[in-house]
Amino acid sequence: MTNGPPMLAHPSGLPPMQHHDINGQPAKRKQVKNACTNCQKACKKCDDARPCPRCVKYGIADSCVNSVRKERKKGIKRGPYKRRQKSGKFRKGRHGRSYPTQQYASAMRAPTLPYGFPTNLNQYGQPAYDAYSAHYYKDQMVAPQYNVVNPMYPQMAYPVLMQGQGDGGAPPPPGSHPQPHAATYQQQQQQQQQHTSLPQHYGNMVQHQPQSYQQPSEQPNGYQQQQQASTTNATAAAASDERSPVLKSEAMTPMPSASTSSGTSSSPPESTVGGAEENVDANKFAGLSQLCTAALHQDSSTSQESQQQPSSTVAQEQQPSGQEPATAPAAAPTPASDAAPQESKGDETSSGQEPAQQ
DNA sequence: TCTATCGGACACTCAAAACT
DNA sequence: GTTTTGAGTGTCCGATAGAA
Repeated sequence: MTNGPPMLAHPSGLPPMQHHDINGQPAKRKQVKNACTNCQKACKKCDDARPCPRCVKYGIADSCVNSVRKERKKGIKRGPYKRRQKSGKFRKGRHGRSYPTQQYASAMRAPTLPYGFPTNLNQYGQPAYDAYSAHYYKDQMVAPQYNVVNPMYPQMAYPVLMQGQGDGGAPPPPGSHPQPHAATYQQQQQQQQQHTSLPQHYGNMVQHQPQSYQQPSEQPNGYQQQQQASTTNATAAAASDERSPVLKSEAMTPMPSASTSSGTSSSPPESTVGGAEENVDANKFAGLSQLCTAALHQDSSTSQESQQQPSSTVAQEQQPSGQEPATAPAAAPTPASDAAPQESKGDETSSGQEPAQQ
């Protein structure tokens, strides 16, 4: 591929992305509001329909559920803005990424991430899910998706796809989604109907949904079997992985160190600002890292004991509580092949930043 | 040949800051 | 109260590697 959006007509006949706008310029890439967990993990293109074509193609339509979006951080202090000229001298837009000078950007960032991270920036600890869900997904609520009974509500913790019951179980709209895998899709529909009637009340989904996945499945491929076989382990592992956002947020914010800056590609290199500051920062980081290392040693002695427990045991301990809204969704429906590597990746990040918890 | 994985570019969203 | 800006967070393109 060369330049421009390589988006061709969707193989499944979905509405293709815009190739070019009216002016003949390369059109922006179109994104779905919320990719399913499978596509998200695979970093592949998803669709608004559930199951998405990719999941249908791979026979994992059962696990095609909307992914959970993290809550946006709040309370981030920002430096004074430099009002740009009307002509747009500083910034062409998001896509041009022509931001103001790095000095200015760094100066703005400096108060944003102080070393003693203010504890009032509880971006993930605050129980703001209700307002968040009602606000953030307003678009999806206005425009309900086919086959998705509940568009993603984080507090539901478990979006469940059901055969379109409200509209008579109709398959996805032919106009927007002419299923090339019509037979497969019908099979999926039938299989979904064979599942136990999923709870109409969303509040109980966390408890009910995993059972539906443990039913003997008619999936012809081994993918689902593998998925089912590893449901318990994956659930436990993913449950621990779901906590990673919290750990990450807690771990990353106090330490705007090299690990943090390198983790975010969008952050401009602060090293270009000044060498003296960098040295001071390096010293601070070194000191912090020592402290964190010491803290980690203490924690590791205790955490290792808990880690030696079987993962299934951990899952059983965590699931009944159901207090964490974001825990369940990514846990159960995730295919095993996808779950394992992602966990490791998430663990790496979280474990690497763990010392910062102190 | 197909699929999984993954880095990174790009898109979307919204709170904070600036403006009226 | 409205608009603009900056950045957090998401999607997914495309390269690569491994498996079948």
